[in-house]
Amino acid sequence: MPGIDTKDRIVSAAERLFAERGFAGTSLRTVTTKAGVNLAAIHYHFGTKDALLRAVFERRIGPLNAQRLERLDRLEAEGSPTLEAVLEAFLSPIMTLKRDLEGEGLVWSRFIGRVYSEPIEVVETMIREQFEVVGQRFVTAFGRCQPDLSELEVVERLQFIIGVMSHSLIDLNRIGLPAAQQGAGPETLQHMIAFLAAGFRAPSAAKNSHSDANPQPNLPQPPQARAS
Amino acid sequence: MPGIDTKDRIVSAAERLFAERGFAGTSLRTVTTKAGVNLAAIHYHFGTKDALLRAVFERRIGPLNAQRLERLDRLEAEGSPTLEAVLEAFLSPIMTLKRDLEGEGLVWSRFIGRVYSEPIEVVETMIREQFEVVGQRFVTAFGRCQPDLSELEVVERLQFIIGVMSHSLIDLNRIGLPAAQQGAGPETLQHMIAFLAAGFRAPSAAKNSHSDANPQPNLPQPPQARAS
DNA sequence: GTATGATTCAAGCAGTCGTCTGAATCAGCG
DNA sequence: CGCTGATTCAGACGACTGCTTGAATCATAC
Repeated sequence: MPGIDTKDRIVSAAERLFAERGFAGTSLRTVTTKAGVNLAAIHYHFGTKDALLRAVFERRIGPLNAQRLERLDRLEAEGSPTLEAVLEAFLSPIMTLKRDLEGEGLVWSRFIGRVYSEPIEVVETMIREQFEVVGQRFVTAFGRCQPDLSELEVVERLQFIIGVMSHSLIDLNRIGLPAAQQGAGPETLQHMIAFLAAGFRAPSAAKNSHSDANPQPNLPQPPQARAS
Repeated sequence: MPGIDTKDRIVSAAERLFAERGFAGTSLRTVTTKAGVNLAAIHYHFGTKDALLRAVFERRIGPLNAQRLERLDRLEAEGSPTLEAVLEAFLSPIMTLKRDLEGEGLVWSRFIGRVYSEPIEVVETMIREQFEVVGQRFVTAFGRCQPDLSELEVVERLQFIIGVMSHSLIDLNRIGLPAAQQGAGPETLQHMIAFLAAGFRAPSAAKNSHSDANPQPNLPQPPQARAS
């Protein structure tokens, strides 16, 4: 049965190439060459390049989000979880995946970090779909950890968390500084959690209406929006 | 003299299109169409597509980093600055640019957030070059605010900061949640600073060697990697 | 005026893109 | 054996890619 792993070989090759060169920068020919299959096999099994992207995305995102929810379920069953625990439930699955599978997880996580910021319509809808599953759950979980925050603030801070996460997934050691690479080791996750938990615990800006430590307390004019 | 603003029109059109569709996803023909110039004008003025990308990048990154350094200089002249002040010196210029220029700043910041994660060699070198200018300065500045951190930890946390920054620059309201868009208003910057300052002040993980608040102190088995 | 250097133009280069087609190959079943 | 349905194959389709060319156009200097 040659057909079975053909599909998987294509997806794996595409995953790696998308991670390295991005989606638009990868041609189907390089995918089929790397996978050792015929060009038409892609369209036979997937139909279109966008559909292949979707297949690459969905191969791992489903189990990953399931793992996130399972962890959150278990935590909430045991009582009201700590902020660190919720963060760990959110981040640990994807960071663990990153260093599993003999590099394949690393490849996928890079792929995710990459496409996460690519302006492809399919990606937009995919991420939106997937986030509907876990997003609201984690927003309420995070909100319960810090009840003085409005839901809007919780969402905003969750965006900060996602920013740190997705940036660390790409893990380009861009900065020319020594040892700037974000290791895939478990301590990186712990550092991330410590950093993000402390950040999340920052007092709500809504309460003490003005900031307390920065030079310009309020910018005088709302930067001329209309009718200048 | 038609030639003068032809160059600028090309750069502006490219900036907008790269921001919307990414670099690889944008053809020179769409750039020239949008700019209303001839196709050959790009190669006459810039030589190559990569060079155009570099021009788009450099048109604003220079003044931006200069502004960052100027703010930092002024802060350090006044004494040892607070963490919030250093964060503001680092983030404020780019976040301010984001809402200036009647949308052009927004476009550029999206462009930056976009290319920041694109695997283009030119981008890699450009960012590395630019970061050499400001990177070390801010690493030491941040380090002085939190002297118990090793330089490696400072760099790691600076990566977290960059993650939040670049993610907020793309500002796709990806999450299907209401009001998930990260406004360009000045309060977003204040929220970011508050969040990141609190995160940066988290105690060094090197001191209290194990984490103190998460369920699994050490992962028992490296989840079966090989020889299943 | 003519000459000059800088810019713009239409047209085309070779190459690659995603997608499609029709024939070849395969395993399993009668 | 022949038949069937699934899969793979080489090859090609038109469209698009970045890039180049040589002629046309422009403002300016002589």
